Amino acid sequence: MKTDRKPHLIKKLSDMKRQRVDESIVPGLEDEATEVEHLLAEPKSEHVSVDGVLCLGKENLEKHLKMEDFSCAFDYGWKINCGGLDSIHGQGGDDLKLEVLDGLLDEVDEVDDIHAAHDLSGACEDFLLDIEFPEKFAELEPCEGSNLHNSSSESHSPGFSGSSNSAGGISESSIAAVQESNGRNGVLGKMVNCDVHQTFWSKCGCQAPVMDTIHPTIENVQDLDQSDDDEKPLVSFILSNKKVKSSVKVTRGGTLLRQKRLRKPTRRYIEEFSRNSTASGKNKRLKVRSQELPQDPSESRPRRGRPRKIVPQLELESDYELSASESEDELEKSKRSKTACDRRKHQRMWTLAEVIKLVDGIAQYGVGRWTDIKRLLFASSAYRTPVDLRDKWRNLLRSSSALKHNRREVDNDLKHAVRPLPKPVVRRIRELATIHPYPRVRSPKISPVDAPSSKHPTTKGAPVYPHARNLRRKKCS
DNA sequence: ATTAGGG
DNA sequence: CCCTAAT
Repeated sequence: MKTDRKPHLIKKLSDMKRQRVDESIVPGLEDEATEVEHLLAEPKSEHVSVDGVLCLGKENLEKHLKMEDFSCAFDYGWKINCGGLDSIHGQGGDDLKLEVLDGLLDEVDEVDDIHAAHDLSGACEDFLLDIEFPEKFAELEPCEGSNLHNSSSESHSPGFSGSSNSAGGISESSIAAVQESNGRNGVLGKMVNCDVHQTFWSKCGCQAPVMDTIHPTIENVQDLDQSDDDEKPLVSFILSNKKVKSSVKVTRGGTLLRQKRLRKPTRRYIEEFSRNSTASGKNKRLKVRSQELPQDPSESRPRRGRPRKIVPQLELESDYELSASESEDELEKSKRSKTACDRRKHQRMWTLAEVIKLVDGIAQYGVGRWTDIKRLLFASSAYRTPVDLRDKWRNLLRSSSALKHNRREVDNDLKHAVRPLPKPVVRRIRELATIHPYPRVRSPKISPVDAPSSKHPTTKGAPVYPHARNLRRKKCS
């Protein structure tokens, strides 16, 4: 996994110089963005908690940011930061390091910019990022983090010595961080994360990415860009909600960041988001981009077997199935976003519901008509190409029945399976297997266990598909 | 464009 | 999952 991730990262890094920084952050945030939006959409008890937590931060802030507080908070942050970096190095971040240096050269102006605007921004961001993405983006963040960090250390000692104005920012951030780490609530954590990000970015004068992420609308982004200090329409909600606004102002007043770095969204972002919105809205077609960069996992993978006119198919799906699959999609999405953010190339776990659906489809249409099954039963899931269905079926056969010498082995396998299939499902699969010998049956019947021989258990409409058997016969002979 | 098989 | 060959 880790090793797998590296190549992507490296490629990305080399491909884009400046964009790299932003890119590396956004993909991950996207996932959270949805959640945040949910939260925003329907304020619930979470909000209360969030508010409470953040109020603490505010209070601290308003306490004039005493030096003690500040230093304490900072220490905390710093520690975390170091830890993060260390871990990175441990994972063979040498390559990353190189890349970072390489990129640094090309980004001197950028660095200077940030630097000038805010000497502390580097360190600030550094630990901030580390805190926020302890695991998921450990590989990515360090790049940016170290990069900026270097920049900050270039001129001033890594210390936070000469930055009085940034004290506010730091203390605030670290407070938030602390609270986040304290709060075990995932949702809350995410909220805080976003918030922190937001704050930080505004400090650094490059809020675009984050905003973008949170509110995938171009207008929003622009709004944000235009009004640096003013609360932005949507984000303002977050900010005001958490009273972080004040901190932002402090920072800003102190340093006067240059909001002139409008290099933010990058058409890539716009594209990305337009595409994403399209994708999430309806898993329809989205050809916007080739598959070069690490794609957003939550969206469908274009791939070759693209079914052409699946649009009207939705109606064919019974609502039961439709809803099921849709909710599945969501589940999968969130699941993936939480777990596999990097190897996200492909791989979508098959849920039990999906498996059942697949089995149903096979029962109805027979083996081999995967496009049909896909269109009828999996129309709502843009991923899951017919080939995928076939593969899955193959795997199901392999795991649940066929080619097992005796029931013992099968049972054992089923038991030891990581994600054991419910017996009924297994049974069905076996039944189907007896009549649809997919992987090819060289020797007679597959399941020596419960092959009822003459009985065609296909209650759901006989296999309208004789080809499979014929083909098999042919091949066998 | 789909499917079967193999990796 | 991905890729390729065969339909």
